[in-house]
Amino acid sequence: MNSPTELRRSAVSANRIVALTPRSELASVEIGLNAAIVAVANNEPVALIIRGESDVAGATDGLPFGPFSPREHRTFEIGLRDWVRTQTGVELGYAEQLYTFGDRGRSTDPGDVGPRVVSIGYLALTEAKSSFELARGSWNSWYHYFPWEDWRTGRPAILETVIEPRLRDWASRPATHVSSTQSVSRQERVRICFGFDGASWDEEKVLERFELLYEAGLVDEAARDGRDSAKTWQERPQLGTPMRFDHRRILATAIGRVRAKIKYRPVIFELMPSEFTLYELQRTVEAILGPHLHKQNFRRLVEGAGLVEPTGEVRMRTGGRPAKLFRFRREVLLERPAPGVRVKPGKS
Amino acid sequence: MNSPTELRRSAVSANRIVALTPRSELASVEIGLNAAIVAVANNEPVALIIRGESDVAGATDGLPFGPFSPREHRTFEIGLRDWVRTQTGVELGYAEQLYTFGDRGRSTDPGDVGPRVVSIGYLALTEAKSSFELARGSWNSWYHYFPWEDWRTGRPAILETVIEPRLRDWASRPATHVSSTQSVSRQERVRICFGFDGASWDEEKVLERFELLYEAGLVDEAARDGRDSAKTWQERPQLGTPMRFDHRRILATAIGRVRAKIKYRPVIFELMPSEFTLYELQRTVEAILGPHLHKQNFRRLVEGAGLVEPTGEVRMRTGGRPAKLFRFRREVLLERPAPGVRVKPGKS
DNA sequence: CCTAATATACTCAGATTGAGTATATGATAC
DNA sequence: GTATCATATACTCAATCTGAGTATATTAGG
Repeated sequence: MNSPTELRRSAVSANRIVALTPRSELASVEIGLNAAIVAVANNEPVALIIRGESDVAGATDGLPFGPFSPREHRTFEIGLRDWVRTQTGVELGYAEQLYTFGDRGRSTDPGDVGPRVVSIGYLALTEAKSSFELARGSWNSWYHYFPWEDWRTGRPAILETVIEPRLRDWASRPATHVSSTQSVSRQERVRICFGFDGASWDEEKVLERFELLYEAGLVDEAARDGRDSAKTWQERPQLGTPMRFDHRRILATAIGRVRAKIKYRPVIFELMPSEFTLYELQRTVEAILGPHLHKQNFRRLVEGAGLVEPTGEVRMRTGGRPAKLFRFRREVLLERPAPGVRVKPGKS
Repeated sequence: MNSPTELRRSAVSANRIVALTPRSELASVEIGLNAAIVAVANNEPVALIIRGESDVAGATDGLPFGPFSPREHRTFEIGLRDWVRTQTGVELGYAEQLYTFGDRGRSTDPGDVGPRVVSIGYLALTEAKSSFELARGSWNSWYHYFPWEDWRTGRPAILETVIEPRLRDWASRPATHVSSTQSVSRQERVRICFGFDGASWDEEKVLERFELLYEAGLVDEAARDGRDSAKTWQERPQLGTPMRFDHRRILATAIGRVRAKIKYRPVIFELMPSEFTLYELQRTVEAILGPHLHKQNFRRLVEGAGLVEPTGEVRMRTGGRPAKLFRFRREVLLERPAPGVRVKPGKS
């Protein structure tokens, strides 16, 4: 009944519509660029953290950020690189936009008045080597802020001891605001996000887990922003180190994105030196993803996918047989539509 | 050498850093919310298009958009839903943020002065049924704007006849600005994006293809924004219908995102009525992705993944044997970490 | 009731994957 | 210098998944 021709006709009938939004109606806000700069140092995934003065809740850690100045910078990314360079001395390599955050009630301002700050979050990946020539800031393990995400030595105890009981308690209470978009129950969200009751742990759901803890008032940021559940809760345990503004949320988004992205884009090599052994590569992947991978299959995977090529040299003193050195095989970008380390969690 | 302890110590030494960005330094811009509202009507993927007055280059079509007003709306999404409702009468269901665009030189303003408009693009999916109660706007096929993306009847001729020769010509000329981030040659980018010389066609690279055509000055928007190549090119063919502002770029982002997302999230069901046959589902997937899928395997896939369940009823008058009706099986969300229609392009 | 058209079921070979065993080789202790 | 250790690398094998096909069921229409 709705043929393309008819579609076209109804398009014509809507012809009278003119410009919908006169410029003057647009409300003005300020834009902040935030960078989650990620590296892996000694098998520890780290992010570049800036210390600032503590906010109302005592949080001092934050991501590098700066204002976006339309006058100076042609694009967000140029602005971001500029800012990071001057602030930290780090020259960004790979960078991608993550998300634009603009919720009210997430800034430190109590009132609703005044211009709103909108945060555009970026993810940047860099090799850890440049780590210690930092002008400002330091590389901190990201599991410092998200201890429940660290599965490198098995399921983190904090899940059992703290998170599970608290979240179950929260889930058993009725939601205060009935959100129309929220079709799944609290119980089910908790189960899916945190892998309780035999549900599987999805290492990519970093943001969902953080948001859930936030909603449940279990992270300090929630208390600062004055969420109900946070107020009524007296002895709230500290789940990870809090960050200023909504930076922990941005970092959570970044971690989730990296974890997803290395599976279909060869971004893992942004974190590696130019030459590496396959086991070093595996350890880096594991630092990002968490669980241990099957060594032999990992090798088969990356070699078979044409992601790497041997340099011809070997690394001695590995504690055993010398390991061949490899480099990233750039040509893979031209051969496969979505090259990445397509790993699934497995055994060691 | 870089132990976690050392990491911690260098963090302490950076302690003196205070708030990096006084509020007053943030430059002010205006935020526009843009929605790519996608549906599938009669196996044709469509987007909700608003006609406005033509811009300098004669483009009239655009996406619904409106200003983000911090005073009125707690979140971007609430603001967006509000705007779309009042403008078009459509009540949005599923919506997700796509990307925030802020390049200079992409607005219709020639100068650099004045507040910049930053566009936050959203993707919304809706069932086609509500299509023709539109207050404003119309549903137009998205292939109207991207004819080279329509592979439903084989490789589009426009690729051979127009795009390939033009792009090869452009690629053979040296790049004017040497971008540091651009490590791949023009030739290789063209090859990968458009699948020339035996490279495979990746249906998700919609934005990359559009950006390449833009860079090469082959879409009208490029001429409007005054790109070199566009100026020097005399008889530029019109590749798809141009759109106002940077809306075609936002729509390209949306198409790429939907195409990627249906593979790992059950968002395809946002586009379907509550009951459907498996073939109707397949046709909808094909409308989004392009190439035809193997019918028997498609059935095995969606049933095997537990994405659907039979309602017990059948649809008669299909032109042959009656087809069982199915509905989306919501429980799949609770069972699998990333449920989606994991199809790969195949034969019919 | 025969034919066309579609829906659904079943088959099968090849590729991929998870998980294991076997072998190679430098470092180190004695 | 050689036995032992630790790691790297190679190979195996069954289970599963995937692409692609053939076969059968069921309606509509003459």
